[in-house]
Amino acid sequence: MNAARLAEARDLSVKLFHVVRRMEQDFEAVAASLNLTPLQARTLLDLEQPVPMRDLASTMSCDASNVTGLADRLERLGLIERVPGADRRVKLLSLTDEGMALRGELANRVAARSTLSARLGKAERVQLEALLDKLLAT
Amino acid sequence: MNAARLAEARDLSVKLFHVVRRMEQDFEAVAASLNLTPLQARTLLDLEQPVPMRDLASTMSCDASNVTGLADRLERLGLIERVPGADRRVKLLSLTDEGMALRGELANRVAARSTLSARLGKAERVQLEALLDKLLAT
DNA sequence: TATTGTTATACTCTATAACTATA
DNA sequence: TATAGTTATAGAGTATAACAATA
Repeated sequence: MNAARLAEARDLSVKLFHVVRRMEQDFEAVAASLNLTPLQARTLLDLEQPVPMRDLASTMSCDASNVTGLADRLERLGLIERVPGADRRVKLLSLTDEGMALRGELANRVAARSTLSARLGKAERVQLEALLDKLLAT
Repeated sequence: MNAARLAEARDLSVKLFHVVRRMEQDFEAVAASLNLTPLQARTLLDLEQPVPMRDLASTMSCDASNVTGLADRLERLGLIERVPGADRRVKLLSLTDEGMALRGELANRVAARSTLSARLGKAERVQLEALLDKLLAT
């Protein structure tokens, strides 16, 4: 019976979307507590080392044109700098000292509020990761 | 060690977001194959029975003002009708025959392409649901 | 007074295309 | 010629506020 299969698949999908939605809201709240938008916060976490703007666009799966404005705002906040790369077309985004300090605080708050580690034990997280890997296998 | 905890939580979060992103893309592709936007497709699936516009906004967690335009487009496509409710302030969105047929086809294609049921066996889906329930518990 | 649906409007996120400077 | 970053712009999706009809 096809309707039943759909209903079951939908049920599971809806729950999955809810979980992700909740995680996004948690992350948003943590970011806001440091006066950052979610996108800015995500960028700080991605900048453990200096990264070419193009690469950042690709790890965030967005168009390169979006990175310009994002970098502008973070630069204006004094959190990052554009530093020239070996190839002079390339600019690397690099955390300032202030940016690094903020990144550390952000990481602490994210870890402290993580729904995943708060609600699931180690064994369950391993189980979840196995399922996700299976879903992501090409 | 805090950095390690963060790294692990982030790793799992990133995978979870990737899975959801892939599911969204799959759904988007199915919707597009029937000339629907993802939002329109989702609405059709939500309209198994006639639903007040206000209720639809709440199940889609969006503002009520957005439902007007959504309903306009689906009505122009001949897929739904606005029917008056007992309370004459209320309008119910109700599938037309054409809308019902399209909803059926949509459901088939969603079920056929579901990453969740294609890649996970019954036991694994049960396992996943248990984990999601735990993450969603209030 | 409060609520439903509507309208006008604005803000965010994202993508496309044309431009510049390098390669 | 191809690529990195920039700029201008346009399209979704979503939210707020004011309004008419109804409760």
